[in-house]
Amino acid sequence: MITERKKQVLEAVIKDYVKTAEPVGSRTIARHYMPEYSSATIRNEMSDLEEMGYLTQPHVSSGRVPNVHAYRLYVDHLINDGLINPIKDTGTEKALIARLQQMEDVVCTIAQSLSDMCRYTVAVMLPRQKDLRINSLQLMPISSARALLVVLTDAGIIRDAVVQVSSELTADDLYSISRAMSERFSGRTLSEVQGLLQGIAIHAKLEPRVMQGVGELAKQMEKQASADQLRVFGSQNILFHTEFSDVEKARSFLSAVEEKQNLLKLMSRGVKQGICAYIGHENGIVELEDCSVVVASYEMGNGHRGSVAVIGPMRMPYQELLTTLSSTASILSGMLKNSLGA
Amino acid sequence: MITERKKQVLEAVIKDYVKTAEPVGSRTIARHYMPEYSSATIRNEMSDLEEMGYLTQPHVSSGRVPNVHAYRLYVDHLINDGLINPIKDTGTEKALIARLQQMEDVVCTIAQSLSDMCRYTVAVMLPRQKDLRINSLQLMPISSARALLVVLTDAGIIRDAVVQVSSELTADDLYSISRAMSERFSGRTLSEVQGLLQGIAIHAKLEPRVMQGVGELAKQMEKQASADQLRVFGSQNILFHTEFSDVEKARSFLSAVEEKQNLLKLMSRGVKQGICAYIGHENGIVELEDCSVVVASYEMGNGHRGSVAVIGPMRMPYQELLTTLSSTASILSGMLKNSLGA
DNA sequence: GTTAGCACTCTCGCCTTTCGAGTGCTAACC
DNA sequence: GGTTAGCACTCGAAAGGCGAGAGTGCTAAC
Repeated sequence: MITERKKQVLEAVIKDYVKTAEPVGSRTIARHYMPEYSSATIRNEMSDLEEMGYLTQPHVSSGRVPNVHAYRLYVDHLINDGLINPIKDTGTEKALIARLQQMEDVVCTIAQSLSDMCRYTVAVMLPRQKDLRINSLQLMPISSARALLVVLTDAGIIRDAVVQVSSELTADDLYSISRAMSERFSGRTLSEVQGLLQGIAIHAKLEPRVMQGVGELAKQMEKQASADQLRVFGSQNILFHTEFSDVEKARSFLSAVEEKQNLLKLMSRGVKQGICAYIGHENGIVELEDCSVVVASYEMGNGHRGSVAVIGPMRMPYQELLTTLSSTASILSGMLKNSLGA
Repeated sequence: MITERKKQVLEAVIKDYVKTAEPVGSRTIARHYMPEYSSATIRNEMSDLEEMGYLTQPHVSSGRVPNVHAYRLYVDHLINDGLINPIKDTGTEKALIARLQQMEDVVCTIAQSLSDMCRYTVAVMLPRQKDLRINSLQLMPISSARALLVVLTDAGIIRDAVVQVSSELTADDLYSISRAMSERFSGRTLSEVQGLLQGIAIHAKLEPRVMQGVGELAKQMEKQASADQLRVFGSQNILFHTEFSDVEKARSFLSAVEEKQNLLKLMSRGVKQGICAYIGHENGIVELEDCSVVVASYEMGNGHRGSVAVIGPMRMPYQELLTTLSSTASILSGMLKNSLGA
């Protein structure tokens, strides 16, 4: 069994190691964290903790370093014992909202400032695009034979693409086509569009090339659904942390983060829970086996969900991080609910 | 005076140093580049070149390393003596054009692939937004009291923003407002919009809040003009080069590149010439004094110009780089002229 | 003008030594 | 029985010493 005092020692080791990135000795703990005991006592406890698999010694006569299991225990303790109290929104919302009107802008801006703030890499997953419902469509003329097709979806996401149209169509024609299409597609999800197009073919009055354009855009959006769904910010921040002072490691981290598929998979898993942490190899990404990923999910007004993740070395200040991240997620949810959508 | 043979030696030193990143000795030159002479001869030449300020010795008994002046001479020689022949467009254009319809997409995609290809950091400067001319405007309803304002400019750049509108306006109202506005603003530059809005105030029939929205958007675009005008790709590539194996240096590079103002200034200077190189301290950015920036300019159909830059250590293969970059710029110009704008 | 030869310099890698932080163990203490 | 002081021991990091090798400058000969 792990006694209360062992837990204290373990927590002290974690805190000190997070701060210094150096193996922690028994004397340091006794002096700075638990002056009521002598170093010898701590030494015995640490020896036990090592045997129990929570601490490791880089070499026989050095201090100890916390383990995946140690972090796991610590983080579980933080999450389960209610030690994470998201700070109430402090009014940042109002300052930002004036200038950010599209959902992606909001999310990306928040992510960027989060990464600046905590000096880690931040990834955000946007809601899955093919589940989005179309609100309306509009065509606007660009040149004689081309038009811009703008699709407005419920989650406040706007997408556009240039489509070829017959050169005989006037702006007014395009407008009435837009109205007709809006009516027909409104409320449908993007994945339904393809099917609808088939059924619609008979209504050939609706410019076929435009139809094709809509189909293209829908396809493209679906395709993007995986690629574009993840945005990464502050990946350079990794260079601030000593575990990456070897350029080779930094490079491997960066390439792992750039290859978004893996991260995406991980973050989709986390989207249902409120907040969770994948420590070390738990994240399942080989290149990131020495890193941790902390994921929190946010919600938009109409049931769509996304998630925000902080990625950094295993040695992270989990307490602050969990607090900050869960605050961020709840602020984000708030902003998206209030300002966009229905 | 610098003799022809001295130039040959200098060029050999540069080429070898670019390849190996190690100081180059006289024997290497004699063996690999100029077997018609002995190492002693080369030694004498190198000694002269050092005295003339083209080479430096890291320490007394090591090979020599080329200087800012050496690179300068070399690059001038490449540029002036017509050694840069942009490769004719090889058909990449067609493959890309189908999927890239907006000017920014085109430029950014090219920049990204350029940075992947040459493993350096690439920056692109987009045309100055406030000089862009408005082509047309369109409002589309989002919710009861909000509309999306889309502005189409000549250079194929599309911008949008959400604006507040009176809740009484129907979609048809918005459409006719759009037409009226398009008529009025078409052909004007963004910086003229502010002034026009004043004069227009009397025509109060045009929803005042929309007008305000237009003004806001114009303002915002001007504001973005500097921030958003520069895009950076592949900044992580810097980690591939030995001169940045010290993390501290890599970090300083990355922060210098992220702070876009300086780069923007530098690239604006280069926009008038076809292609030019700023070697070492010539680029005027303190953090990049050990780096070179090679800038080429591209052109869009209607007189707007932007530029592309490759940023890397001073030790770069200038010949290939200049060729690649100038090809890229000309391909880019071609694509933009053919596919967009007038 | 070019080259061969030689003495000289300086870095780099390798080894050894020293220093110190930290441990484990034992014996004494409360 | 838990806690503590003391001591011998281990091992890595930093410092110093040494030899090898690459490269130079200079001189004298071709």
